[in-house]
Amino acid sequence: MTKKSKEGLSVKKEENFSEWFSQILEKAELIDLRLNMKGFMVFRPLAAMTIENMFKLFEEELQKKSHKPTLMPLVIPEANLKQESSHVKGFTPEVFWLKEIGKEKLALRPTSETLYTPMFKLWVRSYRDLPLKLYQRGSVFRLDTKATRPLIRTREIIWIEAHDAFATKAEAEAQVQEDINTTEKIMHQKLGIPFLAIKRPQWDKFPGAEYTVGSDVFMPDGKLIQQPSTHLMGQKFSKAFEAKFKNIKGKEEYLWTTAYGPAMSRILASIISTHGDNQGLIFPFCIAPTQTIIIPIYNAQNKNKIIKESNKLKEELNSIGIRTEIDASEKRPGEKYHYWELRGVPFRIEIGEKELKTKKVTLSTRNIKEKETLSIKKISKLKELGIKFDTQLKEKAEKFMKERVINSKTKKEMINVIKDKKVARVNFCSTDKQGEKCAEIIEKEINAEVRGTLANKKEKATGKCIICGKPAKEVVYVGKSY
RNA sequence: GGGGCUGUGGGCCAGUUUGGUUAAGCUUCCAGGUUUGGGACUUGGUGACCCCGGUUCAAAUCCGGGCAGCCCCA
Repeated sequence: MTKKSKEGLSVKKEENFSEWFSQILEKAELIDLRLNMKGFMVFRPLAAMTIENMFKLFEEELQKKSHKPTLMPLVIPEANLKQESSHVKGFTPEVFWLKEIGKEKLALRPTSETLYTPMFKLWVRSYRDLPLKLYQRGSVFRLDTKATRPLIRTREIIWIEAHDAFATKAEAEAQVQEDINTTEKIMHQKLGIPFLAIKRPQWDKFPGAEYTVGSDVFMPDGKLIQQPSTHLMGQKFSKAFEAKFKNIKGKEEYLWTTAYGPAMSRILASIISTHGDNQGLIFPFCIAPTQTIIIPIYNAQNKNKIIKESNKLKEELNSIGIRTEIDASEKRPGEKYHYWELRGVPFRIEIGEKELKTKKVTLSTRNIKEKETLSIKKISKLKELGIKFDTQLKEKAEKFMKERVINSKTKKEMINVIKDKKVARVNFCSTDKQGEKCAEIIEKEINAEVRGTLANKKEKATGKCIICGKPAKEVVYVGKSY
């Protein structure tokens, strides 16, 4: 059963996560790094199809929440990019510049506020045009100076960015909460990745934002990875671009804007590492490119008959919306099992002589070991089983996260929590400027980060700051991160 | 940001210390045969020294630079 494989994974997830992650990317044929460009990669069909399915989930949800799609240029004129001062400071060191064209240099867009805001200025005249909620899917480019890692830290980010404009600050802040809800609905409820919605400290916000809310997700090695973030831009960009509207009294005001950015490539990294096991990938049923694989088991005599039955079953499953394929290759069944398990297919159906006689197929579910039988008549039950499958993945991930957030009352306790590869929940002086020094101490001494405060729930601090001893204003989460 | 290690067929790797014959092995792949209920066996075949420059009669091997990857520290 656990015979050492030739093409399977040669390390265990819990023993050497980073090697496990590299192997799974290559061996499951998700991505290929052999174009040898730092920070860039080739997405192979399995990854591309999964990402496409994730795009659909997010876009459907955004559209439900009144967003409309747009497509913006891949390039930004230098003048636009430099319009908002803190944005310039934050992003220009990371810009890929294109050769001067005419008078102007062009940047490969690192994010698109400086494309959307000038268009808001043209599209919005009065409060009646608001709110304006737009998004695009596509790539942005950031010349990351740190070490890059496949899917996790890349120079090309494949994502959706939503850019919204409102008449009031209250509506913009409500949008930030709506974005958190979108992350909850898709990333957590659908894809089974739980997260902490965390308002970042002032020193760690998006360049140009009033504040930033990130979603922190646990990796198996205990480090946090930031998943979709949402930003209250306030009036910073609208002021920089003179994007105004007339209010109900006819008076001109600046727009209030927000931005939300779920990165598909990064979320894929979390899906792989959260759900995967030592056999390989486990994709949630809702996004698995192949949801069910049929393995016909035959010999020279009964081959035609069994393939025919397999095809019939495949047609039936496809007709009820279950993405199904048949592996009719000449490999032996055992090899096929390993192959499709490595690639994360939720359900496997075996059909051979036995199944034809009993009119029941053998069903194997990717996340459990026992096989069961399922009457061919009741094959549509797979739909419910798929939902159950996703629920199981989600619950397992939730348990993992819950066990990893630990209250710490003293600095010593916090140090131990971090050493134990967990996240410490501590009382802290402040996430405004005054607290930055305490955060720097934590970073220097413990090599961990103050991630921020919960954004969707008020937590009352008690007692003193864990570092400086001044009265604590906030409860913050401290952990290592990618 | 600082330091270290590595780069050989599609994948894993031997050979590099001490430069010298036809660059070995496993796996994949291709063709044939026997097989097919948890990674089959067999015969034959294809396929490689990261890039640029230097040293030398001679470079996978030594030197410099580039590119890429991995690890450790901040």
